[in-house]
Amino acid sequence: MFFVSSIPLQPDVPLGPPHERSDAARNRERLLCAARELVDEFGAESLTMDALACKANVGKGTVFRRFGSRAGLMMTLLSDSESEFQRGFMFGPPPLGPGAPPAERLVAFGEGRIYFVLENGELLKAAGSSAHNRFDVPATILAHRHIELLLREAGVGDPWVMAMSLMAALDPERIVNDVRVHGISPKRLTDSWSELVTRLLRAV
Amino acid sequence: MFFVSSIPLQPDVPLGPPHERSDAARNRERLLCAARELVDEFGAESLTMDALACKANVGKGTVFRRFGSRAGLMMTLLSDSESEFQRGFMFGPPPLGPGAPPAERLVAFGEGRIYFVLENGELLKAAGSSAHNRFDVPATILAHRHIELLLREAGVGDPWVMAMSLMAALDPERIVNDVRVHGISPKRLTDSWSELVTRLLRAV
DNA sequence: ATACTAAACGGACCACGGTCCGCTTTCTAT
DNA sequence: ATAGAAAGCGGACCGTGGTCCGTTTAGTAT
Repeated sequence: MFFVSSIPLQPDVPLGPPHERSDAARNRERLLCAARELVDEFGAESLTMDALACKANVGKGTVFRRFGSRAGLMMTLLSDSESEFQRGFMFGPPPLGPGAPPAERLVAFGEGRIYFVLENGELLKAAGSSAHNRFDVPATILAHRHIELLLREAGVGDPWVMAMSLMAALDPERIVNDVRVHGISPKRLTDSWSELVTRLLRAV
Repeated sequence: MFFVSSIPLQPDVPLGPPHERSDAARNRERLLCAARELVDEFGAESLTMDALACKANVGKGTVFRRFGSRAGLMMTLLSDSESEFQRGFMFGPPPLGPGAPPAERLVAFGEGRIYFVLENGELLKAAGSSAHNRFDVPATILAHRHIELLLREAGVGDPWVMAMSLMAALDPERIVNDVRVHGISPKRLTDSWSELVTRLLRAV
């Protein structure tokens, strides 16, 4: 369903499956282009698949053939910035990347994630509201695994479940809701995350 | 939108607004009855508003007039057990109710909530997936305030935001997903919650 | 009883995500 | 160049949540 690997190996232009037909490539390009325009102009929330198909001069079926679902489209739209963020915490410099102690890396991860969400909130929300399962999605799984690893390194019992709990605190919908509806400042969010993680991991 | 107060003052039967017309009352009864049957038989997920209207011999408009939305209907269906749970943590015996130290109350709250979610998962999920904002809903707000209070009592900085983070860890969709998709046992969930809260609140 | 009013009703209607399937286009093998 | 196969295409179609508005009905005032 997702033709673009989460972490592109080399290419600067997203590639489809090997030997993608030329018309398919052309249409994907048109669709992505139209989608970006629509998102820029009206926001991700109000993008409808019909409108997109229409704007791209393409049949509706084609849109779904390309992206599988509205959520899939949004993920594709996100994949560039998401990959960048992923590179940051996997290969980048400490404290976000490897080299710092787990607690510091976790704090940095949360802060990075919160700002990432605040920048891409609409897309993330739209990407996470499909018929099903905003959880079992490549980017989310990767982030979860990252946190799980750090927690294990820090000696937390049941890192898998704990990672889920921490991920929940970074849920895009929640963060956006806190900021937009309740007027919570980003700083309060990152500070609170920092306190949470620090208290959770501090030695007895 | 929600005619049934979260914590009924006296009546054993849900009441509408004062001076509700008799036909309205009759229809609500019919609808609730039909809804419970449909949920029992086919599960909350597959309940459609058309089917409900049809089964209750009522126009579709009436369903929406009564409950506002599908989510509203689900909340009404939940309100009894939800009220019971609420009474538990507000007025019940410790450690869930008042009288125990905050950390213990929080642990108890989470455990209670997790089991509550596991019993009413489908309804809760359905209640939380509306057009908007599964957050700003009476029951959720109340739970948040409860956690916030306990956190403040325990001396946590920014209890409001921290309460949000902890609430997130108890999100029905996430819990149900962990259990149903990943086969996590309830015990692992409650243990992890307990560890989270204990570590978070333990003295330095 | 009658007339009046506001609430409630019902179902046609809409928007949107998603599916289906007969037709068209591209690629490949010859 | 040509033919056959497979991938792609498009838009009619469907299910579902939610809205609208002309009609009906319960309560009330006389």
